[in-house]
Amino acid sequence: MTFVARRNRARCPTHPGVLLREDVIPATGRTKSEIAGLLGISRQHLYDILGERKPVSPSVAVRLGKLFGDGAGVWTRMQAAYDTWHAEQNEDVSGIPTIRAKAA
Amino acid sequence: MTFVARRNRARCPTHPGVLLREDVIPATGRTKSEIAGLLGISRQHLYDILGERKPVSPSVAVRLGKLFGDGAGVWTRMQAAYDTWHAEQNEDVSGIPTIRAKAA
DNA sequence: ACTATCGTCAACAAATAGCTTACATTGGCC
DNA sequence: GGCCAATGTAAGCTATTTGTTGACGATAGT
Repeated sequence: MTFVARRNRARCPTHPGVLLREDVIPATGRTKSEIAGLLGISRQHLYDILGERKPVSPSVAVRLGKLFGDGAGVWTRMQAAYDTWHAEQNEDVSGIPTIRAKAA
Repeated sequence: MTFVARRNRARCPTHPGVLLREDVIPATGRTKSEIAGLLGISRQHLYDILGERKPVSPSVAVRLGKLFGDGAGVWTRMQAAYDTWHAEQNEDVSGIPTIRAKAA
């Protein structure tokens, strides 16, 4: 028996909004309204992200990357993992076969 | 002088459609119309992806992952890299400062 | 009492994913 | 030549979704 590098995740990857809400923003000591202003997005939009109702779009990701000094990549990757997981849950791919490179 | 792990990419990351068009689909020996059918998406949609006009959405990523036996992750990551790079090119973040964790 | 922040809701604008239908072109194959 | 399948693109449409503004009540600080 061998261990395959499974990419089945039992649990949902955390939405980037959680990281922002729980860790990153508190660490700055700034108000959320102020953060929204610095990011150049509406206050409502930030709250939607923090509430995990809206995704971190590429546009927002680069803004977060600039504001917090890490790159956009962190935020992009978190969001991509989140999106992919949910797509895997919701999409019915049972009708799609797995094909191999052609024989000939 | 030290080398920082730069994430500045001079060149645009390749759109996943290119990989599909140049390598993956040819290796199967199937027609593109057939591939579209197997994926459960419209022929037009596949051509838009191959022509780099439409992105590989999470939904399409899991379909590709199933059809070709690799996971959705490959396609998701390629698309994310592509999207992020373009966002970095187009977004003006010059007005956004970089802040640090609070002093107090 | 006043003010700022908080968290949410509603309505709207803009962009986008994905579909159908249609068209012209190419390349077998009989 | 005639026929058919595959190719590549375009136009138009729908549904969804990102992001906005404006408003509302609640809470806390001064």
